[in-house]
Amino acid sequence: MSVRSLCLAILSFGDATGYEIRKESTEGRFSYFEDASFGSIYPALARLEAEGMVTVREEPQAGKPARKVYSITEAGRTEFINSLCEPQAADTFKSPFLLIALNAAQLPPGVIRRALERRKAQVQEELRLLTSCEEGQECSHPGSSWTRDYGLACMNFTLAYLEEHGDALIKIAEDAARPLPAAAE
Amino acid sequence: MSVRSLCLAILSFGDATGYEIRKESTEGRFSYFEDASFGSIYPALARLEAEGMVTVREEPQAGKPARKVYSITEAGRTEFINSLCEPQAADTFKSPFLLIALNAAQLPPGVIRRALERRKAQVQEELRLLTSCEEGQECSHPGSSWTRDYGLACMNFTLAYLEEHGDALIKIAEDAARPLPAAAE
DNA sequence: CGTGACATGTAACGCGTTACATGATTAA
DNA sequence: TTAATCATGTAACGCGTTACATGTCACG
Repeated sequence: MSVRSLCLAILSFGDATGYEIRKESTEGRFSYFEDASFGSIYPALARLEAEGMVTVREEPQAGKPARKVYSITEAGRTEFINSLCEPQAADTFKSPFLLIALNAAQLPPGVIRRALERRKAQVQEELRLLTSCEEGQECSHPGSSWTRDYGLACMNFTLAYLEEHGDALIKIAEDAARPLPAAAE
Repeated sequence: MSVRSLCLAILSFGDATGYEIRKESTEGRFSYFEDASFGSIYPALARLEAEGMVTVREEPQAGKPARKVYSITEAGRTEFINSLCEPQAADTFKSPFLLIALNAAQLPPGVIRRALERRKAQVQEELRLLTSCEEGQECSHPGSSWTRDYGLACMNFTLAYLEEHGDALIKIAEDAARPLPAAAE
């Protein structure tokens, strides 16, 4: 999915500025789909406006540059919905953590421990994010709840698995670190 | 993770040709880390050779171009292990499927059904891949088993969740498709 | 007889990231 | 006072993809 579609997706849930879109795409609910940086969002927004997919309204602020609040138009909404109807790319999961796990026997136990802790912290953070959006805002939206529950279930499962089987992974590294266990008479 | 590291990672598990590396990175065990195409793999391999991280041995074949089998060197192995020791990027999950789920109420039920079936098929395929590697080859490697079991557990959970809650998602789309249910007296 | 797997490689192109440019306000 | 948050935007650069170029063999 391109940054263009990401902008349309986020704006279909409500008006936003470029700055806010970036936040949602890196930290918020939309981090599941794509994370984009300013350098791609601002040009994409400008292009979408030129094409009539969004409109802008400028809100001047003292000191800061004016907030440019974007709204999706009917044309934009139509394009977005249509794009969802045609076949999507497959889901992907990229895990530097699993690469470390795969090579556990070749790595110092400390590295494994840190990687495990880091991964757990990441999952907990995502969990926190998911539950925090439960209370606030416009989360009464039906698709939102389903998606949130799905994410919650997967994250909880992952966390439990890591908690239960993490030690086994550390043990792999520890066993390999002592290269001559048979020599221990 | 760059294509460079991917090549090193795969070669650290055994010799391979560029063609095989590409297969492993798109279909095989290493699809968790990065998927690369020929256009990036061949140049990366050439560079790695120039830097002494890998060596090549050419195996001429009748008709086909000679297989160029790459082996990792000590220097390459060291670089790879060192790269794993320093902080890695966070794991990412990108899901076009969840974007469809999020917008279930705005989409035709048929689209939701297809997306669900597609996602389930994908998970089943990954499951099949994971179990097939269980039997064959050099999977007695300890990190491999842990990683495989982790993948298996997550995929099984995901599949079960989709099977159990998929209907609820379809219902969201169906309910929204009939826009005036209150009018049904 | 055509499609797909095997097998390597280059060149053009696109997309997105990083770094830069600017600047006020607020919390530690 | 120093870092972080808010706020927009551009330009250079890197990395990877897509398409091209070439050719054999096996299977249906």
